[in-house]
Amino acid sequence: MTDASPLKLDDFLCFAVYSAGHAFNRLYRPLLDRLGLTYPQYLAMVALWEGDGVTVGELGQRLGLESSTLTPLLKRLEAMELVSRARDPKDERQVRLSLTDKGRALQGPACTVPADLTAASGMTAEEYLKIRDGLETLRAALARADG
Amino acid sequence: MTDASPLKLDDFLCFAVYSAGHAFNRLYRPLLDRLGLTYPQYLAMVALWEGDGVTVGELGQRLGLESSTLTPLLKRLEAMELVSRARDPKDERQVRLSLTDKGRALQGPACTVPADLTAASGMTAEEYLKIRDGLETLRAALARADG
DNA sequence: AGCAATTAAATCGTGTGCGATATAACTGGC
DNA sequence: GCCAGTTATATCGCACACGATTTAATTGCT
Repeated sequence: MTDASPLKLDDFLCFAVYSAGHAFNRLYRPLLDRLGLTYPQYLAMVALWEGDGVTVGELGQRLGLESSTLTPLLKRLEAMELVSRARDPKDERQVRLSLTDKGRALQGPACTVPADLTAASGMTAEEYLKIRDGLETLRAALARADG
Repeated sequence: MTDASPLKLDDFLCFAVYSAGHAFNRLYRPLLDRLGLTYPQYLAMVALWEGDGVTVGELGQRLGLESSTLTPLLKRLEAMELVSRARDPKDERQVRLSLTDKGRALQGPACTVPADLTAASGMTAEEYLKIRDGLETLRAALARADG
């Protein structure tokens, strides 16, 4: 053995996840630039297109983000007039999120993005699903270990 | 169909990668706190334990990071006296990175971290490898689409 | 040799991310 | 009804992460 290092970067599953995340980010960026969104903003919009009227906490749970990350992000979406934020009258601690007309209108142009991207990657639907399900298993295992 | 949204967050491979990355981060944090390193700093150290004397650019290529990210990170590692940075006399544009004795000494305590983590996740080596290889395929496909 | 083009790091501005803390609103026990 | 404890966001400080730009060094063309 010429290499004495017991830690090899390429053996790390965490590094594979980390690198794939960067690769997605780089590929998404030019497509999202046209929508005027960043990658996390895009994911937040996707979650809201699935169903708005949720609280900041519920959206955070969905996306796996803290209020310290979401609050500034949502304020930017509000400044862009895509989302509106309002205290819930039933419980003034909570802030409920709704899509504006402009926010809803963005869903059309945004629809083609994931298909464009998977097409560009040249991966088959089968490969795609296998990796996605593997990652979901992984995420669940890590979350269990954390809990 | 009761759901009209054509974009479902859970269908997104990119979201699965994004979430798994967060999950790793959360699980690594308490283990790395003991070493005084952040997660990206840890990956940089792993790369340097594999072989130091490389330039900032070479390390960036290995990790998939730009100099604008690496330079401040490396300055922090230098401030912790784990790494030293020196202009290459053969080409003064380049900065070569070497581990200090303290940096090399950290490899011992760091060794157990990945094993601790995979053990905690409760995943088998087989599952682990399957996901890692799938991700590497994915990363390569995305990089090809980007290039 | 001399100057334009290229290359390697560093710097700057913006936008995540998180832990710790603060603030404001609700809930329970009495 | 009041006060202690809890809960939901927001704020703050720090550390990535990148694109655009800058600075300094090298290369290449003539």
